[in-house]
Amino acid sequence: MVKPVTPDIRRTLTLRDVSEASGVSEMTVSRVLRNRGDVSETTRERVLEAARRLGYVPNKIAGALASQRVNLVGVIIPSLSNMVFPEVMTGISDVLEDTGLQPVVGVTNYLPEREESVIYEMLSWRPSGLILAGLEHSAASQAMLAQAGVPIVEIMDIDGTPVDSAVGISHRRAGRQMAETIVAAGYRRIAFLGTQMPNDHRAKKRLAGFEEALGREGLLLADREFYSGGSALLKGREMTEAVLKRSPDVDFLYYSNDMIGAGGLLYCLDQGIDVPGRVGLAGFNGVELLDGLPRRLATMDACRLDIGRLAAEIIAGKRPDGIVGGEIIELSPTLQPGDTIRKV
Amino acid sequence: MVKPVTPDIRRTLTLRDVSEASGVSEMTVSRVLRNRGDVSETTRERVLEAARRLGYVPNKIAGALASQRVNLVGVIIPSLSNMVFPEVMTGISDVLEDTGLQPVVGVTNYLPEREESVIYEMLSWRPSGLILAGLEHSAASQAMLAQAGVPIVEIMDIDGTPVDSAVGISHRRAGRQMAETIVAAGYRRIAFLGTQMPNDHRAKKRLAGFEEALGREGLLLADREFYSGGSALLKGREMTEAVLKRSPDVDFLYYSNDMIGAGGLLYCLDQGIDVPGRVGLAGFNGVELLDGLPRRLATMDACRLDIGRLAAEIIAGKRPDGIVGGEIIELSPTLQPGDTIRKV
DNA sequence: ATCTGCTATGTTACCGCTAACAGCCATTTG
DNA sequence: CAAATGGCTGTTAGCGGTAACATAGCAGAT
Repeated sequence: MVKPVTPDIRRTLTLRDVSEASGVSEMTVSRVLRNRGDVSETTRERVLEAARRLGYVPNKIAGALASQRVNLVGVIIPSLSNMVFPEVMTGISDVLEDTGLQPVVGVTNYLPEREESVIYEMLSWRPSGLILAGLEHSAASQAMLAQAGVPIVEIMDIDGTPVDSAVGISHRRAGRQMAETIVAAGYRRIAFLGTQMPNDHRAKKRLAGFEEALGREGLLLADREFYSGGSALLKGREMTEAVLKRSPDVDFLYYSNDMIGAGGLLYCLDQGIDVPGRVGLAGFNGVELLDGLPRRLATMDACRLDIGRLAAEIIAGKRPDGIVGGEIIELSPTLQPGDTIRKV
Repeated sequence: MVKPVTPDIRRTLTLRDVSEASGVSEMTVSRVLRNRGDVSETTRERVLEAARRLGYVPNKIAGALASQRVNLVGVIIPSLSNMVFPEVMTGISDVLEDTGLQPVVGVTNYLPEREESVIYEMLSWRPSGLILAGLEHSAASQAMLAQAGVPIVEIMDIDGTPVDSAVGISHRRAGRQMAETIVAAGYRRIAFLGTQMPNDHRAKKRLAGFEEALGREGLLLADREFYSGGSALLKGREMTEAVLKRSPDVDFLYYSNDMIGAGGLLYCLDQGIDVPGRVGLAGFNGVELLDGLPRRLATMDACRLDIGRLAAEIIAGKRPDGIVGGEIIELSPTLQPGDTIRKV
């Protein structure tokens, strides 16, 4: 009862083709291909054989419309070239892998209006959930998220009010903690070097926390320098040179990320500057790159893998004890002192 | 004629809701929201106002099924943490941005069976096109791609036979060219350091081309070292140390990528080894990171941005003069000699 | 022999939207 | 003034699947 394949006229195949080729109803084919419901072993094999032979690929568009179920999870991040988001993605993929859910990535380039349109686009595919970086969104974005009717997880940051769930660290606290460590190590003339990104709220919060903790010790930032665009490593060098020339008495450089910190470290070593004696250095993120540097930059791990994992677990409904939504998970970043802060 | 909104019972909204709220047919609403067909200015505004007020987000699943058009382009790459693919993505996004097409990323981790399932998954969403890295795929993957009935662009590599179109460089030739340059500069005891990845076909082709060109000069690789996993920068250091200890007479180190090359460079500088006098170094890719290093590593730009751009143009039907498919575009990587090869 | 309960398969009615076409009205045209 | 035109809006029939229910066998219980 096996109809011959006619490979000449190339319409795209449907369930009906497989159904005719295998001599059972479309419904039965559908059941076989989804492993759902009882199908006898013989028909199952006949159907699978026919599907394979024809090269049938199910149409998820139609399936999703009919079943009102979409196995996609939207992931909205500011940038891919950041080193930090690929690792978050890894955590997400790890967890989703065995749930049948699939991540779909959208990139905003730190632009709120881009974010808005990416959210709109994503929601128009009716995904099973949305993971997005940050707690700061435009009013329109907030409204869409609140209306979406699917789990929303805001990641990276927890200093604020999430729409639904949140997983991240307190960047404010991270900044404070770093400041306390630096001051405890005896540094007093401290400069900040960071990105000139009006929409990098997390870097801003770290700086705010940092200055707050300095303030408690009666200190002010001795200098500050911002950059935008270009190679982070190179910019780190340039900014470091600029700051050290402008403020020769500075004894600590706090960088908003590890890449520019690494550039600063390389610059100091090149110049024969005593690190951490003459100046101390610290970055943020705990990127793998640092392992290969001549000296280990002090940094703070942002728990990126765990953030990804936990966010995915929330979407996948894998959180323990039937926690449903509106969960806020604060992770504790660990400070890695490395070799660029004086030992007390 | 504006019906009141009932925000209490949260069904997900459909065209019908907007239609009722604005007093026109669903079809007219659809036309307004897609900017298609003639609609009077007054109804257009009334509809838009209602849609905004309700917070309506169209259901693309239904739209795609009805119109048989999907504005998604699948992009399948081996890894996100590679530095190289984010840049390809940037090129793709740049071009797709103003075409209404949207990239959807899938990651294979260099596993053919993962690739197979990602291709299947992607095709089941009936995208407008597929961009995927490399020319080597399983038989099943090849079959699916050939059947897909949409433009397929294989990127990065052109040493082989594409299913449809291809955009990339010849890695074999890139390897040859680097070997010729190195030999011309007077180096004779040359070692290769690379990743232990059975499925990184492009690195393999570079090495093959490299050895071929060495062979023509009557040379053989003096040593070789492979690694897998871990921080590439750190591994670069370790491998370099291992090779230089094992084969002290080696005078050139060719790395399969810039990250391990950068690690090697840092190691040599640490050890006070004369670069490029005592040993020369070269990597591959032209990553931005190198700009910040104390010395510029010799490398070869892989044209990643252009590859992304051209691939997207093929999918978007933007290629000049009505070229339709089956196009093979070979780009020429430029050799950047940097400061780690002796000047002749 | 009839009834029950199960397994394996088929039938029907959508899912939410859009292509294609049909209709209506106000203008313009011959 | 009837017919043609063109701008705007509505109606109908799917797109390719799946949920829910219906049905056909068939074994074992009564």
